[in-house]
Amino acid sequence: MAAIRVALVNDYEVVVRGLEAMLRTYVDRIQVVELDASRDVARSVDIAMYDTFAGQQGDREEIRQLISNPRVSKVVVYSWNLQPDLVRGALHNGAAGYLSKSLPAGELVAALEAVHVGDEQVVPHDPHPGKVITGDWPGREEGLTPREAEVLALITQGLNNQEIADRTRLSINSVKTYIRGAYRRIGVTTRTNAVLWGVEHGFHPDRARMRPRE
Amino acid sequence: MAAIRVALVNDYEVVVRGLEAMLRTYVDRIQVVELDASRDVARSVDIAMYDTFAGQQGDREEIRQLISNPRVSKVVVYSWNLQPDLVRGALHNGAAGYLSKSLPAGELVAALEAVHVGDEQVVPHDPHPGKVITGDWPGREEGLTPREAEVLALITQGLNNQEIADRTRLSINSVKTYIRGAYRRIGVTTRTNAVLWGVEHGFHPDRARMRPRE
DNA sequence: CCAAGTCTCACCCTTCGGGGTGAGGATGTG
DNA sequence: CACATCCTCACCCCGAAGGGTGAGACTTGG
Repeated sequence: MAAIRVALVNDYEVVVRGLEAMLRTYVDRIQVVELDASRDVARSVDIAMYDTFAGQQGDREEIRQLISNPRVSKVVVYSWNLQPDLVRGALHNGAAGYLSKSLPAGELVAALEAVHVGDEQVVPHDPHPGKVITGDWPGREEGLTPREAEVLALITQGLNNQEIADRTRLSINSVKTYIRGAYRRIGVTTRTNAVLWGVEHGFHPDRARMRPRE
Repeated sequence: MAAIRVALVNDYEVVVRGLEAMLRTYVDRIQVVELDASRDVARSVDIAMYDTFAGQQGDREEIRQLISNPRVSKVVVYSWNLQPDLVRGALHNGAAGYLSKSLPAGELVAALEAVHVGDEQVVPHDPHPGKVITGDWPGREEGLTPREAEVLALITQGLNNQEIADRTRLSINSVKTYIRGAYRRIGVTTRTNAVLWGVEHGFHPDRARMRPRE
């Protein structure tokens, strides 16, 4: 059987590197062909792994968009956050599975294969139940609210305020409000320094991405 | 003999990591007590290693300032660029030595010790003569001029235009001119994306710096 | 010598970012 | 319930960033 082609959408360097390392020994079964945080999936893939950012509302819409993408066969959510209502919501919106980031490599590969061949929705049980609820998203320790962390992450990806507003479906005024709050908490006053803070705290997506092998 | 205390001033992550690794096996003879790109030397050191940025004019002044710093006993230049006039200029301005970045660890340590104990100016011969002239500074391949690369590096360190002007002793208008040029060449239109470009191309100094051991 | 490129600076203009304030609604905790 | 904390948005203001143009001085290579 040919290897399953997987894209990782919307994630941070920490995760990207981890996934890359985890799947390196399974290249014959899984190929991560695209890693990109800022753009859509460009080449056709069997499964798109979507990283929901701290379970924001905007995710629902993004998941739907991914599913309607003709280049994507199936979409799974790949997240730390396993709260039941989030899982239900994602599956209800058409996700083919909901995979925990705490899954070891073997189980992750198995789950992806199950998603690929089967019609059932795949939700492996959490190997560390109740363990990863805290430390949910980068910046939690600094007291960033989920929204603040989200806009910070988007800033670290190089978006301007209007683009952030579009992406999050917020008004630009709200975006500014969150940015102000985030700056106060992380102790910066300029966007430049916010970006640097983000880079140093794992918000930086892998832009120098893996070159896909055809 | 107590270990020589060394500070590395004004350098990029690539170099910082390299130096750290190189000197790790010589901790009993050399201690790198401070690594910082943006600030002055804070604690007293025996030798400050100064990285001249592509041999800019501003360097002369900065070297003089370092030498006049009461917390710094001696200053050496640590650079890829070994052009004779630059070496002469640095030594003339009071540098106690001019060390090539292509020096292997052993010779580097020896050179630093020679600087520390002796009165002579130490200029080890280049182990790779004529080899490292190109690839001089990050961004050379992209066609950035030295000045453009310099302001980009300062942007990547979080400075605003006025601070860059102060640091480089340029007018703020010139700074803006170089920034425009740099943006054009690297293909960005915002400071945020310039910072991200810089981070991905080795301009990012080690801000999470080594904690000095007393 | 001329052309190209760089370095330096000034002036103008527009947009964007950053900060302050106020305010309503939702949610959750003592 | 009262209080705190978010989330959301609007309005105003100012300074910084970004972009265009022009121009003189200097260096270097053909």
